[in-house]
Amino acid sequence: MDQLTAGQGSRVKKALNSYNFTHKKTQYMGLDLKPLITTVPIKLAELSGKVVAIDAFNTIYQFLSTIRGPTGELLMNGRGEVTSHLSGLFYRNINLLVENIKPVYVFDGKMHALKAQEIERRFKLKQEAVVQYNHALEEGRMEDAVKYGKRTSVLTDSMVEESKTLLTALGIPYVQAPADGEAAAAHLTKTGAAYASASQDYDSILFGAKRLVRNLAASGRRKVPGKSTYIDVEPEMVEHDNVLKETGLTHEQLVDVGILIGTDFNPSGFSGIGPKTAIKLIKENGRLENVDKIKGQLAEVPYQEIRDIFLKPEVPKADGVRFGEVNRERVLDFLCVQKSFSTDRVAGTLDKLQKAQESRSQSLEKWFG
DNA sequence: CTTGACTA
DNA sequence: TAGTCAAGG
Repeated sequence: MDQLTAGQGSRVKKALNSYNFTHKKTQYMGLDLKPLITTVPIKLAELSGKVVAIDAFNTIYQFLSTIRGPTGELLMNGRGEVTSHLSGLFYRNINLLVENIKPVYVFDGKMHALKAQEIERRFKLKQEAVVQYNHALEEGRMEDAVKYGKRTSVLTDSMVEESKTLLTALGIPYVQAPADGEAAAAHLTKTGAAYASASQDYDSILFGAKRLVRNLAASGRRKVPGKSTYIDVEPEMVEHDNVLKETGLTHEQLVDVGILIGTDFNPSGFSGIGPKTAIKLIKENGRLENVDKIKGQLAEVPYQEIRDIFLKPEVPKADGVRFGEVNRERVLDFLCVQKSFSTDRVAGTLDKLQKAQESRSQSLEKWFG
């Protein structure tokens, strides 16, 4: 698994090549478009000057599951307040700003009723993980503790508020989505307010995002937990136009393919149908209603409603986003005074950004000054 | 995840 | 300079 990352070989890769060896449809793990689409590795620098709409929940959740101590516990200050999300957001955003990338965070709004089942499933998985985590801790199996700890992450309201506070202090705008955050992020790319949407999930593509950036981060190599091997995890881009071109599908058909594979709104998908069969069936039959072999199952799925979720999503009304300056005092007060971050580290990191921004404005003055 | 100190 | 690894809070 995961040998399909770039670093050696061709710049453009087809995940499809390694699909047969790596992929099994065991349980729902998010919309699985990966085997059907081409991703292009990109450098962070290629996004310089661009606005990127970032799925906030997706990103914060990622931080909560990866930024942990040696026994799998979250990072916390002396008062027991979780700081993993703030650490991740702070350093990640500084790196983006150093690259002159303009992040806009998009926060999820109200959840669609059809998603409740999937959320419930994830909640149960977390409860199981908590049990396994405690078990592993008691028995001193630290590698297991770390593994299960990652799966216990819960994003709380206060984490959301704190994240917004930090973003504001950094001069980074955020958008409150009326419904699905992915839908709102996709919308921003359609209106031109954003160049791309950034998320680990492929949903943005079904929501019609022009571009999806995955693995939006600075680091290149990442250690495989437990083993002494490394994999390349570099940012990669999926272009909506390319997806349609290469699959030969319309956007509406792509949504149908997604529904066959399984989305958050029908997580079990259709039995016996994986990405490859799904695309074949839609190409041959045009649309869900015409696929004879799924007639029975289709009657049980609110497919028209799911289509509408993707094709006619509820999106934010005003899509103007305003970028601000870094408010050094506020960042230092919030992170260091309130959350007990090291003042030296935070100040040093802010200095690094300031240097980068100053040198950029100086190089501009050479041309225009 | 990201940094920063340390080693080869 | 690149690679490794512990620590961050």
